[in-house]
Amino acid sequence: MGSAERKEREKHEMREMILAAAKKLFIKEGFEHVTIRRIAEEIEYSPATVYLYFADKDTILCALQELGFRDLFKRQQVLSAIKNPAEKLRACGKIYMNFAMENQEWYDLMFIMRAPMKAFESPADWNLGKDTYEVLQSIIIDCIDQGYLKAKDPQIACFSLWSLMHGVVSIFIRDRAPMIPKEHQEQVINGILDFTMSELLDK
Amino acid sequence: MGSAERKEREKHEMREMILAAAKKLFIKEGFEHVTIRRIAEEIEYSPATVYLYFADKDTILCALQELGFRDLFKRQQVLSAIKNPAEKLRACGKIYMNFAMENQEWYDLMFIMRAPMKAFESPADWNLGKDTYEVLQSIIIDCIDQGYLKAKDPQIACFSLWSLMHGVVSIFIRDRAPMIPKEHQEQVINGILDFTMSELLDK
DNA sequence: TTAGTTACTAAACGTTGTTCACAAAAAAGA
DNA sequence: TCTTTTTTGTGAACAACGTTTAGTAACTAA
Repeated sequence: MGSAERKEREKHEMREMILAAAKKLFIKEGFEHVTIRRIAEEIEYSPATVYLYFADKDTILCALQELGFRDLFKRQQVLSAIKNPAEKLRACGKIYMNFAMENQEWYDLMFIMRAPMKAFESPADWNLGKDTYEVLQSIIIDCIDQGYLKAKDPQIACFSLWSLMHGVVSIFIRDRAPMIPKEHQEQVINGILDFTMSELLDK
Repeated sequence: MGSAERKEREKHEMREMILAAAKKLFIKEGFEHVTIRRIAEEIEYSPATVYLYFADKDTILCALQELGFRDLFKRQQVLSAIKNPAEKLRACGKIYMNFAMENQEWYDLMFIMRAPMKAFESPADWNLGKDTYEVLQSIIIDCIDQGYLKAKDPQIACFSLWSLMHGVVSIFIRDRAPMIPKEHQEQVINGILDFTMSELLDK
């Protein structure tokens, strides 16, 4: 009877193996090489076995997405060392866009790709992104409270700034800015941060 | 010998047929139903025939993309009736985001999807998007010249505003904003326009 | 009429994600 | 211990996809 919990442990370990294989393929060979067959090959089981532990491919991608959110959230932690809300806001934007440009495929998976979202049953499963979003949210509220930002609606301000950052990096990642050569992308990102901060903030 | 030009005309007509079929499928059944096999079925030829007129699927999608850019550019024409640059800027943003939200799959094809970009040989083939981008560009220059906007670099200002608009709609289109229910999306878009205009413009 | 070019297609290739009938192994019950 | 049941894993297949190739049919030119 006590074997029930061992079974569950083994099941969990197998799931971890599959995710580890998927992650390895994702990092080493890129998204398009993350196929059920390659994952199966990697863990030395048959493709059909994968389906005993995950409903479908999207569910696996969804789990990978979670790892990305954890990484991003981790990077945001350094923000707590910055006291000035305006500086903090700038640093937050910088961290976000750096993450995106340094891990373009992860960012793509997290914020652009269709696939992993199909696995989202309800908006309740948003705990991942929620944490990272709330970091920005609280910074903006601080900015408003301390008079750096004169926005009426903090929610709109927050969503606007997120949209701006997402817009920039997703245009680059999906190659929609031929007017900006690759080697200038980073300085454009800095230029946009400067522009936003100087146009937006009062002090 | 005079049949040479007839041949070419027939070749052109066939290409048009294929594009028309692709467009029809795209509009009526959505992107994922635009397959070479379905296109072939639609024009009553075999799949292999399609490859006599187009190098690959991406080239076809690229041509569809062009139609989208034409539509967007056409919508922008009403802007010439607006004289005040600030009003014009707002209207431009509204037109852009309305286009995106009303034709989500077209917008996706134009600005998000990976596929059609692979067919772009060189950044020189950007004439399509260039026209629509220059509309925004000239409005912003007018805003700066007439003192509505105090940006140092118009290029950065232009790219920032495009990024903002693209960011908003692409977050919605790719379902990354579970904190905003679908029925609120339009008012958020208006809120962002208000926020941007009031924070950015001086008069 | 014949030789040569062009237009077209059936069939196949190599991929996907996914399912299912079945075998092997492990666990539970007698 | 022997038998029954449940779990765990797989080979083979299905239905799609984009694409290629070998070969046929039709038109063109001499």
